[in-house]
Amino acid sequence: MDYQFKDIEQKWQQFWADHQTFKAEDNSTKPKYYVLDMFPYPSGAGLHVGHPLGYIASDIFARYKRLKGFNVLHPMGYDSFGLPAEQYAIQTGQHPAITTETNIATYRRQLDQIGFSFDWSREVRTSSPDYYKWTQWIFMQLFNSWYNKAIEKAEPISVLVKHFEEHGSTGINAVCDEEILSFNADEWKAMSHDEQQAELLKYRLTYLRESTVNWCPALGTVLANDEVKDGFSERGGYPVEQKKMMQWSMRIAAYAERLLQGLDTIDWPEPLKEMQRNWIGKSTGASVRFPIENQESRVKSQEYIEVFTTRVDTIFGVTFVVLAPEHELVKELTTPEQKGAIEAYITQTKKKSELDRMADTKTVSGAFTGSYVLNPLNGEKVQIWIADYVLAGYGTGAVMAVPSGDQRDYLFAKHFNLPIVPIMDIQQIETEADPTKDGRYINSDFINGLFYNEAVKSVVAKLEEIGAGKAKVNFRMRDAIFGRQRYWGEPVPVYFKDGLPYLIEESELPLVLPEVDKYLPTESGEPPLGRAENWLYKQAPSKSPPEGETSSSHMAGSYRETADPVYYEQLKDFSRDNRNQPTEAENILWQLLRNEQTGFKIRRQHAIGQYIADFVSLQKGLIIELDGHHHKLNKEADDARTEVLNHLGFDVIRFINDEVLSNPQKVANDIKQKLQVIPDRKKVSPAGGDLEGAYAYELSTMPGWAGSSWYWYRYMDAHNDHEFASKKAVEYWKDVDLYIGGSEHATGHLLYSRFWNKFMKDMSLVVEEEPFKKLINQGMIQGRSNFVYRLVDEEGRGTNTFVSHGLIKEYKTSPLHVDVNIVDNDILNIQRFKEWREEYADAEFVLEGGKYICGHEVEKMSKSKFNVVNPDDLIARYGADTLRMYEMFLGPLEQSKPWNTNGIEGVFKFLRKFWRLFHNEQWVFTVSNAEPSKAELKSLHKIIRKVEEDVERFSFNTSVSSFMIAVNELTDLKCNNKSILQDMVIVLSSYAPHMCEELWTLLGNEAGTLSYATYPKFNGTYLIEDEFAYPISINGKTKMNLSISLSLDASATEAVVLANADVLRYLDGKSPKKVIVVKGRIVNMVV
RNA sequence: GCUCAGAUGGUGGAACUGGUAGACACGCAGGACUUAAAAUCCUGUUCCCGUAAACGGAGUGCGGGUUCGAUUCCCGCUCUGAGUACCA
Repeated sequence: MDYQFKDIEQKWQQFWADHQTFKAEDNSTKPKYYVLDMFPYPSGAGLHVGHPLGYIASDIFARYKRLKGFNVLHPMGYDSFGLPAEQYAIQTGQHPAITTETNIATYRRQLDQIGFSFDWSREVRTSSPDYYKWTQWIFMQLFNSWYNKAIEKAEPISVLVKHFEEHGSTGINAVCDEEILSFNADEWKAMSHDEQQAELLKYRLTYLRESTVNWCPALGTVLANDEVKDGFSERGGYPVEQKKMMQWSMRIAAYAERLLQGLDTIDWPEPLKEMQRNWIGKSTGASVRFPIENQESRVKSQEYIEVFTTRVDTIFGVTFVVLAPEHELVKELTTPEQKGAIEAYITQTKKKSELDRMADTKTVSGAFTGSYVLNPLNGEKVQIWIADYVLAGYGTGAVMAVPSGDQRDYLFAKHFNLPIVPIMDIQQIETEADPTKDGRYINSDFINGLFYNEAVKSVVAKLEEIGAGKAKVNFRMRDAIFGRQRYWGEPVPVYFKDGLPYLIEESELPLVLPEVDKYLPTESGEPPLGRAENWLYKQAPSKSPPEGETSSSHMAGSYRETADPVYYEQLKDFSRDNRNQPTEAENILWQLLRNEQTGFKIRRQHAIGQYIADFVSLQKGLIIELDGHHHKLNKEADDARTEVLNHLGFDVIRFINDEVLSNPQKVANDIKQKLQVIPDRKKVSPAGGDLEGAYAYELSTMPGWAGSSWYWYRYMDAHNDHEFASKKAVEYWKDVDLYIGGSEHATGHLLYSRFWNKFMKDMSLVVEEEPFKKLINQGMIQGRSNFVYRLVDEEGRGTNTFVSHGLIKEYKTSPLHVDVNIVDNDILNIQRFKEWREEYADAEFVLEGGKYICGHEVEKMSKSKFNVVNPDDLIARYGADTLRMYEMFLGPLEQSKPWNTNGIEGVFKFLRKFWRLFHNEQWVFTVSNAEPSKAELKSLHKIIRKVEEDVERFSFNTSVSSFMIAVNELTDLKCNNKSILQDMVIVLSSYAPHMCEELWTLLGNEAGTLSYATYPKFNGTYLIEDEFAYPISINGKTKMNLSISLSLDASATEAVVLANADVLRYLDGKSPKKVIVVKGRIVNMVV
């Protein structure tokens, strides 16, 4: 039979799913290999052709590693909390869980049809309570920890408490807030409980603090720095403003040094590491205190101004000090005479938006406070200025200005006529600052005549001696804000008592996201969770449940206890199917329930915890379920579900689909009656019980990066109810061996993940310091737009005539985007163009060579540019194997490139040609058992080695070319030798798995065994040549080729060359000055 | 501005430690099969000169260097893309 990719691909995808072919073993004697793709967010648009690029590469690698005898973990799941689903919910009122579910279904369908070898039994979703239970749990561990700088490691907070109890605050070297109390052990014990908790909060790795945040009013949330671009939100492009807010933060800065050092131990692309290094922004220097002159008279709060400098050696060149306008001492330092000028300057700075301030880096501006500081080393009096080139958020918000060495200081000094003192003998400062470190110091007191290294040492020593400063390392990286004022995220497992945060009990996890009526902030500006009814924490009567007994109050836990796990899974599957396809009965009934026809507001497809109820009245606490045939089989699951919902204070009534279909009005009336008789839902807390003495929960949810900061561990043990992953699983799988994804995660996900990983390592929860050993960035796939050129008439109006691209110079035209899906190799399908839009139905064309050629341009892939290519269409036309190979054939994985289907035919032809090797002229499967010829073995072993080399260095595009060469050779050899072809099938199977599985079984092998076959062993003896066609070159220019036996050594080869008649003709009588012979490579003669 | 990556035919790209530049594929041109088209197959295809072949010359962004020999190594520059931005 001819190559029927559709049947073949469907057949094998089904087979893999049915037989769980790619399920990784947890107990294996094989070495482990963990291949991971970056967690996708299931967006509504589904996959475009750029997404699978990385997945295909990792899949080829995973399949290859299986053939090489590894136990491969290659999982997939969804980072399913996030803004887009919530935005959609706000616009449509549909629960984000439903949107997310639908999107995931689309993703899954698209992923499946590309034939990936994912172990789907380990799928995770960050928005599932089973999963976020452990995200919340890790949050709790962070809350219960502090960072001990003495041992460069996080420790339980109990260690700190013990130290406080025994020694007070002395001897503690912690990463903590700036304002901490000093106390002895007795003073600590004398503190009230609240005072102690408030103090501990300053040490916890996750803590509350007032911070300036990027507040986006349009999105109603706080954005991370990397989600803001030029003062606008990256998603949606809404304006972002600075706002002070009480926020959960994570002390990632505690790990700055380890995050930096760790980069040297991992195999990541250099640009990516560089981005992280810049983001961490380590600078080594010194902090120096400049005493404020005459400070008794005005300044009381502080005696000095502290600055950070990386050039402490230039301290004798300081001629003024500059503070950020926001600096806390500005007010106190301003003299009455300068008050006007300073206030005017501050007002002017505030008015400038972030954007203006960035655009305008040329203008020099500032104001004099009227006060002075003294240079701590020579007592010189220098002026204190304020200027907006000094940033409040970096260092101490103050700089010592050295105009001779720093260009900004130089411009400032010139502009305000401040002194400029040279400090190096070789400094050239006539027109600009000279930051040189070479030369010897001048005008510099005790370091005069010294070189840089000596000078730094002796200045730091002197400063330490007089207590005016010390060597210091500064980081640019700030603590990460960990909270957003949104609905669709993990609830923070914290409640507030007397204004202080406390964790809920571990046994009460997961804290399930409550229902809200709208996904918007409350009228008083609180986050959407503020809308949740009775969203309050009631402490369990006994502080923690007895050993071995879990709280029965939370939904997922209780559900699993009341229901058999099998039913639990069935129910999950059922709700999944059901949600995607509302039944006819549901649709009919909805028409009778909507718009309060029953007298009560009914919601459709509303999420109650992790379940979606068909219909619900929140007021009455009544859930209406419609049961199809499915339920008859799963009555027990339904009962269990009812039990859980009852437990949550809901009544449940059920109808059978047939009842609704035969008499919908009766069903509606039954519902109406029921609603009238039952009382309004009694107020219960999500944790059960009444709400007497309950506390407010935290209302913000976790940010997008929470769930993705540890997910690779969940895949190791995805269904564990007792731990985030078992110790055994973590110790076996350890870390990710290969991680593939885009570089857009450089300073977000990849930094936070490393941070959580290091923390988890400190807590002995995991074993590796770095989570991702090897990382590869796949390049972006850009769009390739096509254009048609509309003829413009004399009045400048567009006509309905279109000019082919080659002729546009002769006409006046304007370009218009045209859908790339109706263009083939830049040739417009005129018929489909006319059908594309009504207005083009009568379009006329100026053709060249009978064809309409379109113009093209590389742009971002986007709907508005009509250049989005969906993998579905290509798979329908060529099949998944062709798509897989073509995406690889496009070029190096890491390189960005425009998508362009121009070459896809060639890949398809190649696969067909491969198929044909196994078939005769009549497409009947025929292979021979003859001994393979030397030439056949040579072709085979060339490709065996080539694919090994290419895959190991992630050069997938060159393998595809080599496959083509091999198949071309075997076709020329008319090869249909079984042993050769069988090995070819194994080698090709990671690239084109469906076709290879089919051929594998046709060759008589057991179905499904190909994935775990053994990669053929390379044998170099088949490649040994006895002759080589040497290129003979004269002065480096190749003139001819000459075949010479490889058994000859260099001098014998030279003799053969010099005796050759053609060579002599080229030499034209001259004798070569020198002859270079590289055996098996080249002969070069110098004349 | 700084940091990083990159630049090879009409197009995507190959050339791994310096050793025949343009593999493989697309496109294009010519041919075979066909009444015709599609599909398929065959041949050619870096550019320039020459009627064709042999042959000759130029050629990997630009300028220079090292070398018997440079797409590859070194120096300077141009352009493109990405990241970052008054970081003291």
